[in-house]
Amino acid sequence: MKEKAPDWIGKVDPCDANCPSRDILDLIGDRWSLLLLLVIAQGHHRNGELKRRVGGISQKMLTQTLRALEANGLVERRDFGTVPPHVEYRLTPLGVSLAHSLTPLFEWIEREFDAVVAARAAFAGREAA
Amino acid sequence: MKEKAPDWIGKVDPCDANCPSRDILDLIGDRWSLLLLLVIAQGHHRNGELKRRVGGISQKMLTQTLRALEANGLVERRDFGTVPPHVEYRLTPLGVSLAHSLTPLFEWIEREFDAVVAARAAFAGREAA
DNA sequence: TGAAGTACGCACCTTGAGGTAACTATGAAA
DNA sequence: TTTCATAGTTACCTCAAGGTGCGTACTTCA
Repeated sequence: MKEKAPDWIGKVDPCDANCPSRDILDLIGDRWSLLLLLVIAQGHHRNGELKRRVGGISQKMLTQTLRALEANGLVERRDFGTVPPHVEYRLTPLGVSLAHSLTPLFEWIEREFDAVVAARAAFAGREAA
Repeated sequence: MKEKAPDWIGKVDPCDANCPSRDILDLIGDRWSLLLLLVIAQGHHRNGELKRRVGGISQKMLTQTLRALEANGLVERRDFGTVPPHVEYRLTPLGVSLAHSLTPLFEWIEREFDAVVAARAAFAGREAA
């Protein structure tokens, strides 16, 4: 008995440790990647801008994560070659489609945020008892 | 607001380093959490079963991740108290709703998998040149 | 004459995530 | 009688993720 037929099982199996989709999952399943995707989709494009928007990210992780997103074809980097430097990051069509697929997740967080916090408190209470 | 108001920005702001939604994002943005959610939704419920399904996970991470999911109200743990031990993990309604919100993401991975791999190869080629 | 902004690269170092192995108790099977 | 499966817990140890700080080349503002 299965509560709900999982529609998302197919040829690509992230459960297989050797399937390359694991790499994708690792990329997605990264706090900074998620946040950067979010912020870039919101229309912020420059290094400093992104750093200011994403609270707590270091310059190192910013560059590193942007490179990873670029390497996976999700973000396009445009260097204007001027001095002082001017570089812009934009979502590729692939990145846009991913951002759309993430929308339900962010919506879920907004919608169920309180429920999770409540569940967390309840659990903590149970443990303490 | 901003230029291209994305639908998923509201009171809950994961960009704020102090917003508790960061914790949720950290929980979700975890390879094992994602995979476990996936596998449990597929109808696998017991410790050993999960461990066998999710390639590469250690017993430690399995337990640890299941506890985290439980602590956040996404998974319910039922201990039958028998010996030898029999424990079952099931998605709570909250967990089911999250799994649904993740469906587009997994679908995206399946759909765009080849595109990402291609982009990755192209990028590697560009760098090597 | 500085100081600050811009987009990094690089070296150093710490911390913690996560792997491994050993141990728990018990019943069933070989 | 020994081994296995069950579902863990705990201690130990390593490796790499990621933070900090400095350097760079140039321009504009104070």
